Amino acid sequence: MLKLFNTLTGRQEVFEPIEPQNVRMYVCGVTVYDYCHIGHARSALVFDVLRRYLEYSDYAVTFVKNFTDVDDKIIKRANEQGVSCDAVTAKYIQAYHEDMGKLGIRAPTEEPKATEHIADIVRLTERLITKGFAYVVDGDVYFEVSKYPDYGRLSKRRLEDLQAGARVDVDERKHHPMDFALWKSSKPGEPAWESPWGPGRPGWHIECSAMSIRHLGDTFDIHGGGMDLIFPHHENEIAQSCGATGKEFARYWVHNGFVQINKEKMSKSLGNFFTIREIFEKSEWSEAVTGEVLRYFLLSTHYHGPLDFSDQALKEAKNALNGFYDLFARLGETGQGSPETDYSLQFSIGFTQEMFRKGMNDDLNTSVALAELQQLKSSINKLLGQGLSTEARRVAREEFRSLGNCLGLFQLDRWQFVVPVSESLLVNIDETTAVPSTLTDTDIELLLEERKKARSQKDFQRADEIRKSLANQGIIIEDKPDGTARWKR
RNA sequence: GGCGCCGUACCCAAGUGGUAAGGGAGCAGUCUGCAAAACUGCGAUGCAGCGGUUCGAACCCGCUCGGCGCCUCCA
Repeated sequence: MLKLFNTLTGRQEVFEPIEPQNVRMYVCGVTVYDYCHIGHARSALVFDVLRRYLEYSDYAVTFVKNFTDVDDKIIKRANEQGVSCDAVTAKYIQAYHEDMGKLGIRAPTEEPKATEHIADIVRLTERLITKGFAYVVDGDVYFEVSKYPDYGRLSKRRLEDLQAGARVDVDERKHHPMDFALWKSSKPGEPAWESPWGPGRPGWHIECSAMSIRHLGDTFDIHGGGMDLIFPHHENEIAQSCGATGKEFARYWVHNGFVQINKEKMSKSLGNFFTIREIFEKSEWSEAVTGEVLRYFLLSTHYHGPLDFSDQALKEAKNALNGFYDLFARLGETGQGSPETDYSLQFSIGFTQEMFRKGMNDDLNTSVALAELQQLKSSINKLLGQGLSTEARRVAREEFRSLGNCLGLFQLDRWQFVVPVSESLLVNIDETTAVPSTLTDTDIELLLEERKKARSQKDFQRADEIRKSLANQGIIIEDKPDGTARWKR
């Protein structure tokens, strides 16, 4: 039974979807005016894992993640670059898809855009005016927070407390300083749509209400996003949606913690952020490996807490992953087993499945889930020492694929961590890092054949020469007891 | 001023009342022509500090110290 920490109630709760077999989930995506940083990656990954785990637990999942493609920052960026807003959003939506693809984040069921839901937004705004939750001033429409008694329920704030700390200039036309825009009249040159209140564009929060209701219905199961969205974004979404429909909105509110640099929040204003593509470009590892390392790193901590990003942390994740893929290489080889080891393997797998689920069920505790997979790795390494049949090895590898799939890990056929030559031509590699190998797999096999001969003739000098020259190109040889060798880049 | 989070070994990190998971790094050993991998062993008598509750506390309560977040666009 999955338990999730619900921001709305401040407690862990047993997750029960409205429809027994189908989960409806909405996650706030990004405003597309710039490249995504690791903080965005974490958020996307957390909900990707939640979705994967729900599917592993036999639910069908309808997963909606939006793009905010109309916003002040987009307009500003378009003006700076002297291009249209559409050009800006198209560019960064494509970049988003590329980045998420490299991270192995699966595409949502739907990826609605705000600009494609203007009619829904206008209708929703009209409903709020009709119901007395909103008022019109000079072509702008504002939501009146004092008309919504539960305002502050999600973020655990009272209106009075909010006022005390308000750091924004108060717009005199608003009835209350915390009232927020549903519809903004447009200035010349800004994107605009016709509306009953004149040409304008949606406010900051209404789009998510409109899109989630459109794609998931008035009431749905899970609404997610980063911690910083709790207030005001999600608070306002609740006010708008519940105000308009009179029904419950999302039932479980899930928020992920921040990625930090030296214990400080990663953010644009502090200038201490790393974009996802920057990490891939600077990485000395292949793209697939870098993606998986990033995933492993981001999942090493529980999603709710802060997570400090550093080079060292990435290396530790990489080293931890090496152990798994070294094991997988051995599991790919043939071997002899026994009824005893087969039984032990089955037992270990069963135990791991149970503990893995227990960890994941506990508010998606990926640290525990990873620890259980480490234990299984260790058990299987021991069994390998005693002998495991080819079939047992296949079963073991499949289990890692299956459990790993919940986390998006362990799906690679080969752990090729040195950048192969074809990729290195496209990537700007730091001169000081390992020289990429120009050898093809066949070249390597031939050299290994020669080395095998040399070894059998006790020509260890020649054997070591070959090992050394391969090592210089980032290729590591591991001798097996039968005289053959396995290798990895 | 209001709301909230965090402080566990060299590093990362679980554990929220029953006597400290896991990983990385390190050291020692087994195996090996060498190497790598793997395996074995070592590693916090203690969980920021001080008090309190309890048969029993890293976990509950209080205070103190230190770090951070939100209240403004932000994953």
